[in-house]
Amino acid sequence: MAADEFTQRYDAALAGRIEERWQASWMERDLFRVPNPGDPGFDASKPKFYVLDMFPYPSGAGLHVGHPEGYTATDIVARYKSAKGFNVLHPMGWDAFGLPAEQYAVQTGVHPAVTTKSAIDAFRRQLQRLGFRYDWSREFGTIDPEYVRWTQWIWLRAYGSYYDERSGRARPIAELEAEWDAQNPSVEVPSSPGGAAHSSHQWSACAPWQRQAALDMRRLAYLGRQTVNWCPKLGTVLANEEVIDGLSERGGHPVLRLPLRQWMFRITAYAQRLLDDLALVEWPDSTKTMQAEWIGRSEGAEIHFDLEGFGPLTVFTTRPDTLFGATYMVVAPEHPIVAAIAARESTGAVATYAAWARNRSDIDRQAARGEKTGVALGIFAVNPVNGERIPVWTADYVLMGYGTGAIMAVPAHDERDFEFAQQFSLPIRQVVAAPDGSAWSGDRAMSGDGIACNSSHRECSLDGLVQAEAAARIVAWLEDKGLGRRLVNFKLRDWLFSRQRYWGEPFPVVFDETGMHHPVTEAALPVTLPELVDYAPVESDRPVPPLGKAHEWVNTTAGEAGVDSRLLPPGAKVRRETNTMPGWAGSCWYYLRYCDPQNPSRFASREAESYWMGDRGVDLYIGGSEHAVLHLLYARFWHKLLFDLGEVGTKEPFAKLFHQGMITSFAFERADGSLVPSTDAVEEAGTWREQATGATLTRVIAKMSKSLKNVVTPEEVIAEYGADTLRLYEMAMGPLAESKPWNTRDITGVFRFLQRVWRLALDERTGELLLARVADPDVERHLTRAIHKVGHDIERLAFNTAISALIEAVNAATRPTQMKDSAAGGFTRDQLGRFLRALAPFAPHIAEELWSRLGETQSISLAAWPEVDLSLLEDESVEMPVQIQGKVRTRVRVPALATPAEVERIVLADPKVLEQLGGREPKKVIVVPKRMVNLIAE
RNA sequence: GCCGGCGUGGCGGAACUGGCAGACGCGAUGGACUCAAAAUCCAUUGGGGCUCACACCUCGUGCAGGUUCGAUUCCUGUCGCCGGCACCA
Repeated sequence: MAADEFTQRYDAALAGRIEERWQASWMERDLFRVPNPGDPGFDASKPKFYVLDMFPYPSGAGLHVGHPEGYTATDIVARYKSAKGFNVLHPMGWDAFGLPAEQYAVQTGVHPAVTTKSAIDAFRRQLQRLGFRYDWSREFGTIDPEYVRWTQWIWLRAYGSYYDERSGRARPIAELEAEWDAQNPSVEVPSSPGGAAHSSHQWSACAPWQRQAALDMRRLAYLGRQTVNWCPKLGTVLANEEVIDGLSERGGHPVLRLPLRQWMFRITAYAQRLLDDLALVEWPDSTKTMQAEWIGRSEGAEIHFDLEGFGPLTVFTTRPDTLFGATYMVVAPEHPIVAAIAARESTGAVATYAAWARNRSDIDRQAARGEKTGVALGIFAVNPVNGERIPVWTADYVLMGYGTGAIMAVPAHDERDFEFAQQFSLPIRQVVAAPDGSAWSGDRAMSGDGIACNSSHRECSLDGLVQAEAAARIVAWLEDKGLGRRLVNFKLRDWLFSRQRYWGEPFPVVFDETGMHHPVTEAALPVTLPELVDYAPVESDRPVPPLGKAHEWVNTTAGEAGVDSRLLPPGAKVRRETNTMPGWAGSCWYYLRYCDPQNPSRFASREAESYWMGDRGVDLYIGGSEHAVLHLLYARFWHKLLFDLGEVGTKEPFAKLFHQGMITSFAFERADGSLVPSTDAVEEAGTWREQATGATLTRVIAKMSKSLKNVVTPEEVIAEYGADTLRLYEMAMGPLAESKPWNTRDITGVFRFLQRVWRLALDERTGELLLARVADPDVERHLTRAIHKVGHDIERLAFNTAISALIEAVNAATRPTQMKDSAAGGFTRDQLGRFLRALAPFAPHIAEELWSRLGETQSISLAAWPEVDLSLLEDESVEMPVQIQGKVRTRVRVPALATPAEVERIVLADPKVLEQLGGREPKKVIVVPKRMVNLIAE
């Protein structure tokens, strides 16, 4: 039999032809374009479904097989929901500002826009080859000027707002300014421009720069001071993990920790709402927990101690009940009091320690955790509750960024304080007794709950109270005396939003000659990046962002920059902000732009936004768990800000979130632990050997990486099997949420399944349809069950078991090779049509092809989901396992609708059961309808 | 250290709310078809035992206990792997 007889065999070449043809056809017919309310063709009677992928950063390396995993999952859901009668919004776009393109530009001088564009084109081509039903008419990149316009606009809205604690929401800062104009309050302002020291002034008596500073202290986007890791040699700010022992990880250059004026977001104002509203969303518990821990709410009290010679020193503590046990205090090395002491001491010990501690990176501090360092400041504080004088120390285990940067140390009941006290021989006083009354051993801190002891004086006694009661009583006493108050603290810090980079959104703000900042008007947006010849960082002791090199762009006039003439005369000289926004900016709101991506007058029309976002936001959002905290928290923050300002209608952006697992790959290790490229490993009789040497290898599971030579690309797989097989394999591998290893060998399973589907429908030699004339009841039952299960499984994102069900249906219908009579076995026309509609979300091309060969003229992606006759799901009788003494001994067939009593009667009459019972009387009979019977005998 | 998740055949995995462990796929073995091979189709495939018999017995979901008529599922302890956080007062 000649091979070319099988001209209609479903092989990689045919799959490829089918796929590319349908992809072109879908595109040509604009099949996946979804109209907005008001557009022609919009059907308002349908419910909406918004299913979103975390959009990719298009790198030059292109896609690997991990990328399409989540995209395939959302595509299946999108196709299914569409078939179920929803208006489905399923868009794709590009997170396109970022460091790799900038670094490439530094090396080659090629503008990042050029490399980014080609990377986007490659990504789009690769994604389109997988047949996703994205509405490509909604595509955009975060670098598009029209998108940047609205990113800058949102930033301006934050800049122009403050958080009103009384109403618990953001409001225009102009309202606060008007209020201050009317009431002329006393405000805290710096004594000199940019200075750190503050003093109180009447609002009306403030100079303009002081007014601006006072308002900056309330703005949601504000200019703040943040200590950064500046590397003069590299000319860049480094993340903590890029600094090792005070040197840059890259190059080993010295790194300075210095304070920098940077744009910040007052995300801390939203801490409580970001925490509370986690209850509104359907997200993985692990992700909610991570966000909650990141926000880090803790309840406690602030307590004012009197520092002899310096006035009050306020601390935050979660254990006010242990106040009587405070035997010393500690302030962070960066605390202002430390600098004051250092300035007047004679030995220099404090100054030396503070300088040493300041230049230790956060990472170094963490690495040396446990070994406590510190010096005594030589001054004393007075414990407000008992008037006791206790020494004040500075130590780097106290962090300036949390609470007030100062603590009261209670070594008996805090592990860190205990270690420190032991190291420096400071007194330790027990003020909490174990709940069971046992004595404290004193060899480690007792930090748990207990009964207060040694905690009383004339006015206030905590002795005998449990922690919560003791805390409440002491706080009440402190509040009464004006010595402290109840306080909730958060770990969450304000968000540093400036980057000393080129390839990011410019800030729409300029500085006048006095150093005051002024916003660019909305009409002048977007502020676009200037062209640069040289993108390299500037080597300097003082941070100079790359944009500083664009002198003409930076130094301009208020009119040129688009500043409102009521703020500055058009001819006034101004300097543009040279920092840019971080990569997060574009990803904070892209899901909103998809609702109405071409809108020239608003980020999205109110109508489109309220239709697609609905009551709860994006209906399904799928992406990696690596974004569990930052991206998702930042996006929620922007969304809440927009909600407060009346720009969006939902409290939360993403109703349901799901993280796909990572696709790993096998890697091969020699006995000495060195790695061998996967391509050089061969399997012989169950063991793996290196092809060249024959040495035994150990197979391990690892991330895909170039160095391990275990990267698999979609192209390779498509070339060998086609896109439908790739999609199907990725979904069949296992649960979407789990990480799972790519196993090239297993792909053949789903490929063979598609071949069987193909053969079931038509003759491989002639291409003629092969349809059963009458429906086999057994096949019908399998098919009905499969369709029912597939729908159910897609709803719960269990694609692997949905595919199993499809395979079972096909296996039930598959006719033996020899059976040439198409009347026996196989699907009828109607059955095949229903099967294809259930297959289409997973393998849309082959489903479309066979659908059209059935004579259908409309695309299968416009067809409705097949109805299921639920009565066929139930058999008339069911086989129930019978357990005797908890072990399955036999099975008995009973009518499906039999009552438990009837089942019991049938079972007890069964000869096999009687034999097993051996004459014993069942003491108890448990019948679980349709499940099983359990007989308990003596 | 703390928090979360996961441990099931040779391999990937299935088992809805505590009710027949191993669906489906890979691999393997045997068979049909073929001159032969590939492809395809059929059958078998957790370990052990027993048998003429796929009648049956027994062990088995990381390990050790517990709750229950019944546990992969719930509880306690423990080991291993993965992810996150990490001096946050």
